[in-house]
Amino acid sequence: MARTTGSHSGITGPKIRTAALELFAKQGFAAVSMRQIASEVGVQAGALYNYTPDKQSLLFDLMQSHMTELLGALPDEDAAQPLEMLEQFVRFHIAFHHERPEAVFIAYMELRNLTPENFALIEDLRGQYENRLQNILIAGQTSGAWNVKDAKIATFAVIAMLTGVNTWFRSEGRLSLSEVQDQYWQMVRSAVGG
Amino acid sequence: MARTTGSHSGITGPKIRTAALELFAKQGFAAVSMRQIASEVGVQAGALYNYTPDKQSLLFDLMQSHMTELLGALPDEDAAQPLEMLEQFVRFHIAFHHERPEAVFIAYMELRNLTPENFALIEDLRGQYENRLQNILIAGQTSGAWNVKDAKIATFAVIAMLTGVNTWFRSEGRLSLSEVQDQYWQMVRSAVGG
DNA sequence: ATGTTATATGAACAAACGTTCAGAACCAAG
DNA sequence: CTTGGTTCTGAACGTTTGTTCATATAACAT
Repeated sequence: MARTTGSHSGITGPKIRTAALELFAKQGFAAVSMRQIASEVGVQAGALYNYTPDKQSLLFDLMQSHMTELLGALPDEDAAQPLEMLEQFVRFHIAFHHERPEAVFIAYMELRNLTPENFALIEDLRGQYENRLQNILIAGQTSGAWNVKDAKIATFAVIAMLTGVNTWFRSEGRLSLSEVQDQYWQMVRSAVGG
Repeated sequence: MARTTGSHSGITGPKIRTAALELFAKQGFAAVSMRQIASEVGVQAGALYNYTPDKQSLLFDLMQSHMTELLGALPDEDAAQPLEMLEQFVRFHIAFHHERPEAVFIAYMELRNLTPENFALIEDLRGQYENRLQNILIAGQTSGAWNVKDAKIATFAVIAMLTGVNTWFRSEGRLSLSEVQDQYWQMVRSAVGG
């Protein structure tokens, strides 16, 4: 049943974010209209503007939330030996990204639809995340746990490799998530020469 | 000087493809208008329809050309030992993708803007490319040149890792292309246990 | 019950969209 | 100089876009 005019709800805000997340991921930011999002929520387009100042902010909020959650969920940095920290990072990255395919997709694909200011903010958050891995790689290099020529390159290589899991892995497939984690961990470990 | 009405040219077609490639890569297919492409070429929007039946075909043609060139440029399969073939693939992938950043970007990001039929065609070409790497990995596994648990996973991992180079590498930076190729080859070789 | 506040509608806006087409402008061939 | 075939312009089409706003409704506090 369509929502009647004037009804309170308190759940419209989250519903808008969910609908926007799914639609942006499936069709792309530019290809999704405000009316499409509204229709998914069961509301008229004008009502969206009680929750977001404009379409751009809706995109930015989704991306910022994702990056903030990602950084917040990251395991503690100096809890263990480099090799354990690297393994932790690999398993965490795969699992966390697997749980939110839409947000991950948007965070990678819709950067060009952000205003320059918003783009800079998101890029900063992404840089913080990459730095966490880079610091681990440097720590292991210093301690002799492994041997990488260039920590910066290794960081990019590992993150690209891990994020790629989302393009093919489905939990209904022939492999379980932990099998995938095992194999990627083995490849990463070998790649850094550990 | 703006092109005057009625002038022949024979170069408008290629110019349209170039303009579309650059604009699609920079702003995304859905965010680029036919008028924008036309203006880049120096022509009115209607003139584009002498060269493409519609916007969708323009995108598809660009993607198909890219994938076909990619497959055509791939080094011969059974020319050498597995280890040499793998190294050849790694260096080729990095170099080829580095030369066409826009086409690569579009081929990865605009799949969802293809019609189902066009999507299937492009996915088939991509599958052929991935198979070439997978066959190499299987060959090396069989010959004992290296040791990978799952050739399919390793294929995805290697391609994701290599394609990631395009997101950060710039030839004006501190590293040369061949240094990057060297380091990625070392990581790939280690990752497969070779 | 009454008044206030939050939340929705639904119509409206100008601008931009992809695409079509009649006619103008130009080139090459005879 | 004429004819025929391309290539382009410029206007038009029906739709859709993001966003605004007066108005209506429902819930909550008193």
